Amino acid sequence: MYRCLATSLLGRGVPRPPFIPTALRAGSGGCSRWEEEKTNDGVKWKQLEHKGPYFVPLYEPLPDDVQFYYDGRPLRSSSLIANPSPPCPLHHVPLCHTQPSSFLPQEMTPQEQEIIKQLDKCDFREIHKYFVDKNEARKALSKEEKQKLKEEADKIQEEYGYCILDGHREKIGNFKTEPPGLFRGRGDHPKMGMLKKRIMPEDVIINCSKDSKIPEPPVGHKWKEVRFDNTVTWLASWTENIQNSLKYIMLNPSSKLKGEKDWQKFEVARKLKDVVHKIRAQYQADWKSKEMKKRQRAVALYFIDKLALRAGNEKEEGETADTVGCCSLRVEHIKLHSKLDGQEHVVEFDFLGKDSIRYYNKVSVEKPVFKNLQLFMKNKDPGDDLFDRLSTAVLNKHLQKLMNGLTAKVFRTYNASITLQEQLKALTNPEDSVAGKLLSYNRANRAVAILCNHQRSTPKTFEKSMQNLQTKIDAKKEQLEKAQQELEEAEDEFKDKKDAKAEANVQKKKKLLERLKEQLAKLNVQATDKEENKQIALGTSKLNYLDPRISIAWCKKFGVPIEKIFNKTQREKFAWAIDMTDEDFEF
DNA sequence: TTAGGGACTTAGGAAGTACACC
DNA sequence: GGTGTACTTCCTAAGTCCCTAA
Repeated sequence: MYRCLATSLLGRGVPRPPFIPTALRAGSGGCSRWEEEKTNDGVKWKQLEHKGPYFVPLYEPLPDDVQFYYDGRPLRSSSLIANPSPPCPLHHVPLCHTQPSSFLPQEMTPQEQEIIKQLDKCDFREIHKYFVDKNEARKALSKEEKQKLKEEADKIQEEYGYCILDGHREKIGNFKTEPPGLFRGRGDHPKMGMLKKRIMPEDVIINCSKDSKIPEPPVGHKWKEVRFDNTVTWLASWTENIQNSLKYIMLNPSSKLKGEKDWQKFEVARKLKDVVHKIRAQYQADWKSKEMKKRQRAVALYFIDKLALRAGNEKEEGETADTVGCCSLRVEHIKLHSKLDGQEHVVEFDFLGKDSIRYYNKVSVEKPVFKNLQLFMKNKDPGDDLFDRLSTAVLNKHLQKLMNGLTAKVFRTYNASITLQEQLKALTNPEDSVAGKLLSYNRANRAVAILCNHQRSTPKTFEKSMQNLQTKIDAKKEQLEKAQQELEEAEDEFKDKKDAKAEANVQKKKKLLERLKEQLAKLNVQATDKEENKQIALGTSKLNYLDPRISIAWCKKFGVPIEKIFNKTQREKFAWAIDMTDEDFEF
């Protein structure tokens, strides 16, 4: 039996993407047809071959004169020095497949645990200095030495960084195992400082094709398991010891497999465009439902839609930092103001979201939403769940009924992309220079980043570089004034002499003045862009939420080179969109 | 219905590199 | 060529969401 895979994925009438791997195609002509693959998401592959993960070296012997002190006394602790004695002879050979178990970091012995009890009595300064110096020495290497290191890294990339998937050579995203070290985590993480252990071949599961060359484990070691599962996309996996969760080696975003999934994601979001008005009408009606559960669902969905909040799954307490999303909001995370700053029914949000990034926002909401929130908060403690009758599973089950493939996450993708499209329409002036158009693009991008709360810390050098830019602007203004004066003088001279030489001089001065004006405008644009962008990260939305076809169509329509908005990596990731998009594309 | 596991996407910071300017 | 800055890549944590079993 044959069928069109893309059609089955997205329903009838949806165009097939241009990047379905040719190996999946069977038959010829017309709508490509290929053998039926029983899979939920269409990612089943036929042949997968790779080299296995590259094991990352990190621990190394410290010189004997680098000392650790406890309570003021030198202590040669094997665990803290992490130094197998005598120094591991294999330190200087490539470690990809040669790591001996003696290279494992040692942990404190029971005797050491008896001595070392308080962190504030530990003095790591010598060890710290040793690594700082080493880092400096690495930076100070000659050009040739650096080139040699790069060549070595390229060689490893070439050997381990690719796999063969369905006959295509594809780049792997993360082909290295994660090195051991101290776990930091983000925000106030309860597991901060725990030892993240070295990954050994015995921890690693290899996934490849039965008939492919199975990767060789390092000498003297064996893999935990070799399996042949063609319904998943990972090439290798292991379980990490901090959260006891799985880690994967997967393909690079430029691969066909990831590109196809990306395309599917945006097609689902585009489908939402057709039904979103209906969904909004329904959740507005549900604000007045007799069932508390429905009301909570309707208000939560309103927040997800209007404010682009994340779904907010439940998390295991004590395992991760205390962060929340929409469904896991607690009473303490919102304040209600009947009136605030001239607005009615204002909800003040203040909570830590993903990566412990603060979400702070004051939003005027519809009266029924406000009343419902009052109701949900009644007789509850600050630490109680705001939506106590709701979970992400309940919400997503409901959304699935409204539209096939719809989940809370889709609203973020949809609202981000539609915002970009609308903002580009509103802000772009066809008469602008490319620099001016790019400012409009960045502003549209910024509107999305603000909506999605994509923040970054202000760059350390921000104030200084802003000052430098201002100095440049001032200098340019001075030049401009001078040029203006010179032009006036040239014009006076021309009035007197009326000769060709004087006329040519006027033209020359005019040109100079124009050029300086342009340069000043460019600098001003740069300064505005910089200031507005200080604490906002544009990359995340560009990479994950904005349908690249919107940006590509905009570039084509307004004559802006695609390279100005997508760098090389982004162009590789969005190759599928660059191929298929013309200037008329509408999200 | 819920908990836990599994597979995948999304996220910001650090490190590395390129480039402009002097 | 040196230096400061911006851009790019790497890294891996932290989410989402689906599935299965009890």
